[in-house]
Amino acid sequence: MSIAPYASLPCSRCVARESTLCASLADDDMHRLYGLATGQRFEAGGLLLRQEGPADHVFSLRSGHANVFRLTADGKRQILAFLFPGDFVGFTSEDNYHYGVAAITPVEACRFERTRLELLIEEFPRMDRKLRFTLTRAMDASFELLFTLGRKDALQKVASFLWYISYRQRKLGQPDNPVHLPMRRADIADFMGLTVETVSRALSLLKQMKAIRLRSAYEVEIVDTDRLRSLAIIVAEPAPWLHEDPDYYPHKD
Amino acid sequence: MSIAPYASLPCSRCVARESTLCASLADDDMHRLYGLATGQRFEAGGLLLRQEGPADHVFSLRSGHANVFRLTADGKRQILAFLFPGDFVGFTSEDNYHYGVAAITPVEACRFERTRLELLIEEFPRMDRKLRFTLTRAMDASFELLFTLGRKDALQKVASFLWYISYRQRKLGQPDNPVHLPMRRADIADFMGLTVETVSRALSLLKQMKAIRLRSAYEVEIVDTDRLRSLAIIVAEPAPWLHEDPDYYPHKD
DNA sequence: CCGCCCCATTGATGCATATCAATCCTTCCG
DNA sequence: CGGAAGGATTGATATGCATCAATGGGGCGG
Repeated sequence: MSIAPYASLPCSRCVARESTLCASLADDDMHRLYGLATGQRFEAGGLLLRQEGPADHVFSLRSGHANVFRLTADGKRQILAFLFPGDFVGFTSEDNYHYGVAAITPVEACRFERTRLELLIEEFPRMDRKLRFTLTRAMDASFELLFTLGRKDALQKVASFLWYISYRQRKLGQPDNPVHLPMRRADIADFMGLTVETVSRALSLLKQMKAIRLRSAYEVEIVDTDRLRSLAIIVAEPAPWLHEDPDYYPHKD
Repeated sequence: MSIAPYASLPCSRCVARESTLCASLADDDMHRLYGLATGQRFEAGGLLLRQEGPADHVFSLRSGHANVFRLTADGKRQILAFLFPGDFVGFTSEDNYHYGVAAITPVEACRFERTRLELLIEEFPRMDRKLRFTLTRAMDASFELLFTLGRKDALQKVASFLWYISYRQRKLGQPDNPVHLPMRRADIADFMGLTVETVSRALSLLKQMKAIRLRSAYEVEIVDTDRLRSLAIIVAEPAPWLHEDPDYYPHKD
């Protein structure tokens, strides 16, 4: 066989290898995906995807952080997601992206042409499954955020945000306690449906409550984990539907 | 062949045949999916899925309407989605559902055991693709809702809601103009992150603006389509990134 | 057909967060 | 090292929506 041995591919040492797109292929087939990839580098502020632009590419993040956002003519912005190394972005059912993606720190990413990627998926149907699982996780996360936006107050929102970033760090194999924020206050505000001032005040309040300590504006130490969690995680109804008519949910036939 | 001919299956006359799960199989294989289905009927208020219950089933709606919700111990509720005939629900990446699903009108649905369904999908990988597409659409819708919750005011939220229901009716081949609301005000409120009173006030205001007319509490006639749309649809930045450094988005290599 | 009950509507008030405005702090560059 | 600029914080005020409270109306059962 004259194909490149897996170990010689950059993919074999890439953080994203274990996640999403790239994890959907076996080592021996990896060169096929690598063949479609265009490596790209973005400065902070650089645009990976243009809102309203043709939806013809997909990105996989190798390093750095980005945000997915929606911007309106009257200057309102909603950040829909933060992207970490290993995340991918760009699949949509529309012809044009209804969101943009911007780097918030320097970013390295692999870009794939959607049409060519779809052909590869056609060839390796396993990729479909992996993508389905990832999208299912994304939906779960999205539901979580919907609840946060719809039903939490400012303090709970900011606590949830810190809790989330801490969680993302842990998932990347990093320590979860000093929380490092790659984004500025305006990004946090636009993610949580708040204003910069409110985010700042909530952080000050958390500090005053001795739940956190601010080493710098971008470095948060969680001091009182229980306190922060109880603000971030609103527990579900503990004994739901106890009096519900069992006929309504015939769990077994 | 001794298998049931497609035309003899109820599926051949089911509204859900053309959507999601059921559309992912060819006529000739349909009996396989049908074999896994348990037909179920729910009264208004009945529970299809129990929040925090084991995530072992998936539902496909044949008729009626349902909502997907998250309920907390302190009585807050966020409705995450409304379900219409043809929709499916129940895929999650968690072991337990982090949401419940309740019928808001009488519902007929097909229930599938997840493990058995996954085995069938294994056998027909095409289903994976179809599910991926559907989940991608769900993500797009979810992004839309995130923007609405994070950045629209009460009037815009309610206008968006009416616009959305109107759209759903059209997609089901029904007229989109007299908007029929199967849910009560509390459901609308919990969907849009508002209270019942605010929803009611917003509807009254829309009425006063002559954008809509209320034939009854559950029957809304759209009178001024442009007015309603301009409230519901916040236009995207028209000429985005015009001054952006082109190096940031090297669209062509 | 009446009356009750649930839900929607409308009104009055309070509060959380947005908005407007003024420092403060950090970083970067001369 | 000094000064400017962008971002964060803090303060003062305004406002939109929640909350509390009362009234209205439609549907269902007696």
